[in-house]
Amino acid sequence: MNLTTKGKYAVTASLDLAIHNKEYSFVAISSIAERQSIPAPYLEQLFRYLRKAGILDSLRGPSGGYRLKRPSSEIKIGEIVAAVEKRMDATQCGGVGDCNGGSRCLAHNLWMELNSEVDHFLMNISLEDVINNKTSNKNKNLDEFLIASG
Amino acid sequence: MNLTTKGKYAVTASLDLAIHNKEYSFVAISSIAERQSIPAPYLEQLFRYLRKAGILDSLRGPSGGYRLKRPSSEIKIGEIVAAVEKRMDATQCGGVGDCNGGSRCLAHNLWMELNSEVDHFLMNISLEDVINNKTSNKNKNLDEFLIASG
DNA sequence: TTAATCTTGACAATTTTTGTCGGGAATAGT
DNA sequence: ACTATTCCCGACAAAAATTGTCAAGATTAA
Repeated sequence: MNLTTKGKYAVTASLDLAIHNKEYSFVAISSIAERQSIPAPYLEQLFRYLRKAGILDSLRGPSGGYRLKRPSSEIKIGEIVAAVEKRMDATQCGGVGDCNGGSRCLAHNLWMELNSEVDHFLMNISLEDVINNKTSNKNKNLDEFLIASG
Repeated sequence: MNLTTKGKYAVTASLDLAIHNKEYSFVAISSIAERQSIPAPYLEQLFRYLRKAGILDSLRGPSGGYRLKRPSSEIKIGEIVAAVEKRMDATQCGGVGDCNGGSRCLAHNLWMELNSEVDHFLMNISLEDVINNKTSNKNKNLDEFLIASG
């Protein structure tokens, strides 16, 4: 499992776009990079992935830039991370189950469950949620449940 | 956040030890390495960390080897991972909050929550649980809760 | 005494991450 | 049409982390 600055930069920059999304205008990479302390050429590279993944829209030329392709409530953090990180998968085998000489390693099910936990977390929270500082529904439910059950 | 083969090897090898723990005897690295398809000298290196962390016991000489220092029910997966991985922390700033030029980046709270999710998962499941293919209580409760609530 | 095994520190190969750079293509404004 | 701005693309490079390997030493059981 991997969550590097790549994924974090991508999410932070997307949040920046979400904040400036009300006017529905394009925002230049250079201004995002400056606000969020991200190396501009690197961010440029990351935005390519996000565009290919259907998360961002772009326009070239003066007053061009990037913007979200969908409402910020409909873009999940998990999409963004998946678009730039090679594998958030915790298993060695990619879930196939050949992690120990053709068969499953002793920890196979454990990592599959961890995958599931992280996936649910990231796929149930949108850019809008993060901006409004809301946890995902799943996690809110869990918190309430844990409180209720002592 | 990082979960590499280092952590996975450490957990798998510990599970192997847990399985052979009934006799409470020492198990040689070479036999663990062979069974679990782990390079022996590398595993040796990882076991140093686990010994320093108070998770394993060792004995040199013939019929020597390693064994768990505590019952497998009292060793959490999270301990093992923490002993060998540099940072399972998802934040850039180590939780301090200086991730964007002295103040918090837009995603700071998000990564703090993800940390919390993963930590809870890994610290609520023991070697014994994994061997018995049991999810942690927290997750079992969550599953039941989600099923009950539709 | 001997063979087995851990112990330690250093080193090396590989892979991944984190960028950088130069030139090209499109676009808006003039 | 010209120009400045900005995205677009591919390749390259530096740095860091991961994944090992090795040799020499210390301890222990038989």
